[in-house]
Amino acid sequence: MSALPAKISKGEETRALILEAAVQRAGVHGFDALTIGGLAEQTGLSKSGLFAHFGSKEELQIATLDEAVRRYNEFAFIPALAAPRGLRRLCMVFDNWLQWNERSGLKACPMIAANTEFDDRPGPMRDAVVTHMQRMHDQIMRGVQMTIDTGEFVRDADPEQFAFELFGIISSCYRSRNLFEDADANRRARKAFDRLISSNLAQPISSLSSSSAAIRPVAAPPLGG
Amino acid sequence: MSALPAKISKGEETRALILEAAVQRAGVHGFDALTIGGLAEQTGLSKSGLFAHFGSKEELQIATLDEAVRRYNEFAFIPALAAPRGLRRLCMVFDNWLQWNERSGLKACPMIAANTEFDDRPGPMRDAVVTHMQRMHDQIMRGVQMTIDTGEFVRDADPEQFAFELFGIISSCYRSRNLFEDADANRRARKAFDRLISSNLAQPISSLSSSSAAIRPVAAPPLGG
DNA sequence: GACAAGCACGAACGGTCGTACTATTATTTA
DNA sequence: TAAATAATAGTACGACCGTTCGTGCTTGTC
Repeated sequence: MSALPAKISKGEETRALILEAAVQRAGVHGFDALTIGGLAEQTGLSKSGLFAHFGSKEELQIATLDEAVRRYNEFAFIPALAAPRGLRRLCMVFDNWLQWNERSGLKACPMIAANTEFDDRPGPMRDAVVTHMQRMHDQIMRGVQMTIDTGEFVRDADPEQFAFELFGIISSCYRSRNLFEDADANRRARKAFDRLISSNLAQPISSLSSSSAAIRPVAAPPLGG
Repeated sequence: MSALPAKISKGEETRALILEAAVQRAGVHGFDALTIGGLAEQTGLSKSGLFAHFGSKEELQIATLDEAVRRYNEFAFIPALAAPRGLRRLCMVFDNWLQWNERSGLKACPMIAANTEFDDRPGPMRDAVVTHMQRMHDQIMRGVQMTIDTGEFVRDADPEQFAFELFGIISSCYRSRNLFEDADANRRARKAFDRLISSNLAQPISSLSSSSAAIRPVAAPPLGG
């Protein structure tokens, strides 16, 4: 935090404060709920003061999405790079992803929320969503390809199909948690993920078969507990 | 159409006309985009004239959701009841569901759109969404249970887990189609569904194994072509 | 101590939203 | 066909939206 010399100006500081509130709000109520007035009230700023930081509502939305993606990468993706390429890393990304929202107090993954909100509204915001989602999609596909290369997955495993199904699992997890208020949502998501993994394994390793709990904790980050 | 004596009053007629436009609009732009003014312009009515049919925006939204569900049942669920209980019927519901939106010109399943829109906004609309989604969830679960009873699925198949994953597949299908503009979305969804089916089969029937194309057309309705 | 720059504020604008009232027309009923 | 009723239009409202503008405050520099 204070390690760096105070290069951050007052403006950047409040901008970060605004984005903190914005990510929170977007994660819970969607990007349309990012009203200037509402956000101003939440942060204690005036409407015009807050507005000046972005210049338009659209810029605010895009900045918020960028920030959410940055946090996803920081919390879920980058830490997984510590795990060895292949199955371990793949599992770790999934786990971190699932836990990311819980820890950050978000009710839903902002990217996925933005996804359904803007999939049919042409404009800069939609473009940003597509770009980010595409990048995440590619990250997953590359992870699958690595797992094929390590020999853990069968050679004809389909990375795109894998990503397709993985995103579905995440979506369903949020639905169960937020709509059905199912406390077991994460467990179900893991079960589905394990099935997805298993069906692509080169050899049915008994040690991790149905529940990959056997390998996942190994790669999991120290979470204090 | 005109088979029944003209019991439908003028009011019910225009109400149906409004709901036709509303379902369309909600399917494409979401339920928040169901503005009174916009819908009035689209239908050629005045704001107040349209408004009088529902009494509040919330009532309009709920009526639109109800109508969408009615259509889903009419097009996807009820026709599948013609198929014999078990695997055939399960596959047919899935297929009809996938095709429903394409044919009706909807970009997305209104129920699933409503789902992400209202999962964190308490109120009558959220309650309606939960009720409908729960019912759909139960329908799927019952279908799975029947498939267990016929002996086609293994005895310890998990209906709730099945429904969980099925909804994920549908979600991912819409995402691929609308956000990534992937023409292969339906094919990927089918592939995922086949994998879901296969992993629950009591015996790995070779005749339908990887692609259930072998059995699905049998149960499919005559679609003209 | 004067000055410039960056930052936040309050007031106000035009626009759209949902909604409430009243009037007018169209439809059904007797 | 006349009366009764339902359906639609018209108008106006208060609230909130994103946005603009002019102004003051704070901060660092010469």
